[in-house]
Amino acid sequence: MMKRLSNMDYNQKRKRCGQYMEALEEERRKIHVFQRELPICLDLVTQAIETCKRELPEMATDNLYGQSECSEQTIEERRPLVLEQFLTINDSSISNEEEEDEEFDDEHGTHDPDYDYEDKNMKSDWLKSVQLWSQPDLLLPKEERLQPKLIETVVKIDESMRKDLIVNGAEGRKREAEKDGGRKQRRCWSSELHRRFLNALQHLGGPHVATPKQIRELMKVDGLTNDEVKSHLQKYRLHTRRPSQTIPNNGNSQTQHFVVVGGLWVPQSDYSTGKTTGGATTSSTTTTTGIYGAMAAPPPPQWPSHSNFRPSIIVEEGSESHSEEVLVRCSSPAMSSSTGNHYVKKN
DNA sequence: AGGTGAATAT
DNA sequence: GATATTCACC
Repeated sequence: MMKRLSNMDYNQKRKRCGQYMEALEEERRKIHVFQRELPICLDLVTQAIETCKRELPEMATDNLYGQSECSEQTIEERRPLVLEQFLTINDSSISNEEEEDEEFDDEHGTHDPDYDYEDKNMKSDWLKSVQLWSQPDLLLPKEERLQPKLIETVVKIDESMRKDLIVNGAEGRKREAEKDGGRKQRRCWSSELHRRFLNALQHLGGPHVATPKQIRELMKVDGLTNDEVKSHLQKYRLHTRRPSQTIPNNGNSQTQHFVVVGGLWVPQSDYSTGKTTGGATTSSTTTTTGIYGAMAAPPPPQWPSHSNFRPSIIVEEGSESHSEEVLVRCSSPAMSSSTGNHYVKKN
């Protein structure tokens, strides 16, 4: 009897540990994205996982007497130790990234572990540039990410990242502005920034329903102002609606069935290419898009080459429409009205 | 707060 | 010269 009990107990513990490990690995996947910036962090989590794995089997013998313990402690101790450090530095951009990515990833629903992993891996691309908007002269030598091995280095990075954030963040801009005679310095919409913008747009139901404020909040970019978002949105809308019927529309001039994805125009190929398996997961976000769902404008023939608005904004090649996989939201004549080629001067 | 046109920087 | 971004106003 007792044996049975302890067995169950053990099994439970084991199970728990297993779950914990899963969580850890999940964590690792997330962090993997930051492998450049947080090499040590990644390393430590990895170590923790390994330790855990190592100890898990041992438990079989240990546990009978020692009970619990498992490697939880080990890990618990480690993680905070490491993560906390990073958490503090990630005050704005990084931590937000994670949050956001989580959110969005969840929505994609398609959870092919492998794909997921790769996807995240790709993201490390943009992460190479922690600064969301580039200010070349102020960029710090990011070259100090040569796989440091001592905690000291972590601190070093910590500092440089801080600077980065400050410099690129609101403060930096402010200073710049003053120096510049008052006029704000142009915000450079890096592809990453724009990606966030698009993501926010998706979540809000498209460029015509999303408001600058909402977008800004969703983007969670520190230092970004409503005005900036507003103007970007405006530009986006303008580009987006180009009625230049250069639409590969299969001659369905009457029933303009645009492929409107989350209010974002997306090449048919993209949306039909499936992989959107769980694509229709955007569910919740559907907000009231119903009516406006179709508002998304006709496909922008092509964004100016040097603009973020190119349909190919996605720097991460191969990731396909990774930021665009969304629900296909109908299409209807409604758009013609909301998309009116030219707004009539109201006044 | 959002939309728009003018002004201005790149 | 064209465009993107910011400003100023409704």
